[in-house]
Amino acid sequence: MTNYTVLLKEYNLKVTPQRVAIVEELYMNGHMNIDELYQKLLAKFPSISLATIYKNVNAMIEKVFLSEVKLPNTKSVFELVKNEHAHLVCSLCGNIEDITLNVQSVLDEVATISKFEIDSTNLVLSGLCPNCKH
Amino acid sequence: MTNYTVLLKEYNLKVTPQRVAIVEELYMNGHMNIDELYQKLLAKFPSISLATIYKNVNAMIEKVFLSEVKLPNTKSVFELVKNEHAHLVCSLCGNIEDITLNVQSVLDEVATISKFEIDSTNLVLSGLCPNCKH
DNA sequence: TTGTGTGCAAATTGTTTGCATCGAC
DNA sequence: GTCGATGCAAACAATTTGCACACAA
Repeated sequence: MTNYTVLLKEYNLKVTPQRVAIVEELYMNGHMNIDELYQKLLAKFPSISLATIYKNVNAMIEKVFLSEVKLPNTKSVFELVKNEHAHLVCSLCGNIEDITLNVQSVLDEVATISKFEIDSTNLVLSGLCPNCKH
Repeated sequence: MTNYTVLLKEYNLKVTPQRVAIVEELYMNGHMNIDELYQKLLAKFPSISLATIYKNVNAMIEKVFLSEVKLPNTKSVFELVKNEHAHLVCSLCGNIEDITLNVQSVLDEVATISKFEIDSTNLVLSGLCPNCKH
């Protein structure tokens, strides 16, 4: 039984080859949009349907196993849920990197200025990645 | 000549009543999604087309006069471009508040950990607004 | 007068749904 | 054997385009 199989079971999702492949791809690539996922899975399952991708992605989001990352100027990507982190996006090549940041000072600042009770932080930083700086 | 007219001219956008109304609505309401804008403009221009809303919003984004704010779990909203700020979103009532935060410490942290050169920050904080806390 | 904006309809793109069949458990 | 997943086609939703006419400059 592979790791991916175990993961799916833990989240109460039935284990199908298509689902295993989705998890595998996301695990390998970190972030993928719907089309990228579809293209990758097509290679393994020539008759897979886009609808299957959508249904599974939505099911996994429902179980809080995947999350959607909405990015400026481009399509959303999906990733396996892990500890909270920010995203660095290269505005040139589109490369996305996860980064764990301490945002406590910012949250403290919010608390002093506003009466909102924050429970989730969504931070996307755009710029140039090391490669594209040149 | 109204303020909105001057604003449009400054951004090299021809002044039409529809455009003035879009700017006026966004100025009044702060953030609106496409449907809200459409509904509001329909009241003033009974034969306005959704296509006109889209074309104008896109033209204004092109001129960096409007910006799109992508939110978790809901449709994007649009706002007039102003100084950089974060968004507080109430996950219950959907209310959106602008807040100017000092994120320099976070950017410094990024600089020490990563080689990305950040030029734009996109921060959406979700939680309960003062009203919905009760 | 010239060129751009508007409104309509159609086209395109993105996502969801219904249903018969298949496969996980 | 049962129930949920898959794949297909159709439906639905969101956005864009083409074009004739109207209007801003």
